[in-house]
Amino acid sequence: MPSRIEQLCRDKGLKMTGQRRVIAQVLSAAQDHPDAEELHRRSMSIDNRISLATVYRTVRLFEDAQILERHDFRDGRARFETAEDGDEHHHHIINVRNGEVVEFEDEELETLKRRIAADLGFKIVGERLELYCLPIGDDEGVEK
Amino acid sequence: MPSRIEQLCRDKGLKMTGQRRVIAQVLSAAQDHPDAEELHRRSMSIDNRISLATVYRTVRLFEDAQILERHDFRDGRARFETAEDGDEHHHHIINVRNGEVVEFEDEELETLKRRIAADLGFKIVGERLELYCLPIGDDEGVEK
DNA sequence: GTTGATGCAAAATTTTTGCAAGATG
DNA sequence: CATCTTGCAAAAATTTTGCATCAAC
Repeated sequence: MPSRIEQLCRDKGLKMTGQRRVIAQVLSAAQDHPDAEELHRRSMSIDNRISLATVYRTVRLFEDAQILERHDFRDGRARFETAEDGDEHHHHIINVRNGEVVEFEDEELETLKRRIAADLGFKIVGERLELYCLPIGDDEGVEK
Repeated sequence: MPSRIEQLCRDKGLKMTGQRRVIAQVLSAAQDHPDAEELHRRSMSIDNRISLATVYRTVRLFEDAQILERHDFRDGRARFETAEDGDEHHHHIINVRNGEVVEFEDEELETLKRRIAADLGFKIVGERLELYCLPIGDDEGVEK
C-alpha cells in the first residue's frame, strides 16, 4: 500500500521515482524540522544515489503540492515538515536559549486570526506564527 | 536635536558615523519594508559613499540594538522596518496576489499569544506573525 | 591617538539551473 | 518511447568577512 504522500503525488500526476519515495519517507518519519542538507543526509542513509539538487527540487515540488510546509526559524536556511491534513494548524515556539522547537495549537487563536483577516477584507491562504521564547524564570543573557 | 535612532545609538555607545545616520534616516522615512539593496539604493541617493557591506553591517547592528526589525516575507531576502517603542506590536498581512503588505494590530491577539506561551512555560522575547491572504472574493488562481 | 567603522573585493552560504543521461508511465 | 526526472557542476542570489584605510570619540 502506498504511503499518504505517495498517494498525494499520484493524485497530482507526479512520477513516483525512487528519490521522491525516499524523501517522502524521510519526511514522514521526521519528528523534527530538518533543513535541505539534513533531508539529504537522511535520504542518503537510505539510498545514497540522491543528490542535494534533487532534494531541493523535491521540496519545492512537495511544497507546491501542499505535501510539506516550508519554515524559516531564523537560522538562515529553510526547514521542512509534512503538512497536516484538513484545516488543522499548529504553530511553533522556538526556545531561543537552545533552539528547541515546541509545537502548539489553539482553536481560539485560529478563530481570532480569521476574524482579523476578514475584518480587513482578506481570506487567509497561508500563514506563519512563531514565538521566540525563553523558559519562564530564565532571565535573559542569551549568547550569540 | 538628534533623532530617536541616533539617541538609541548613543545610549548603546555606538559611534555615530555619517553612514549610520543616513541609514537611520532612510529607515525612519520608510513607510514600507525595504530590503538591504533597497536601503542601500535610498542611502546612496542621500550620500553615495555608502557600501552595501555597511548596510548589511548596520542592519545587523541595529537589529541587535532593537532599533529595527528584520522580516522575511518569503521573497528570499530579509526586509527591514524600524522597531516600535514599548510593547506595541503590529503584524503583517501579505496579499499574495500582488505582494502588498498591510499592517494590523490586535490587543486580544497579544493577550492570547502571551497566554499560550505562558501555559507552556515560556515568556515571549520575539515573534513573527504573518498572514498570507487573498482579498475576499478573489478566488485563487495565483500565478507564480 | 585608540578604537571602532568603512570600502572593496573576495568568500561563504543557501538555493537554482543547464544539460546530457537515465528512469517512469 | 515520449516525457519527466536526475546528477553534476556551474551559476545565482543574498549575506558575511579580511584587511588596509579612515573617522569618531
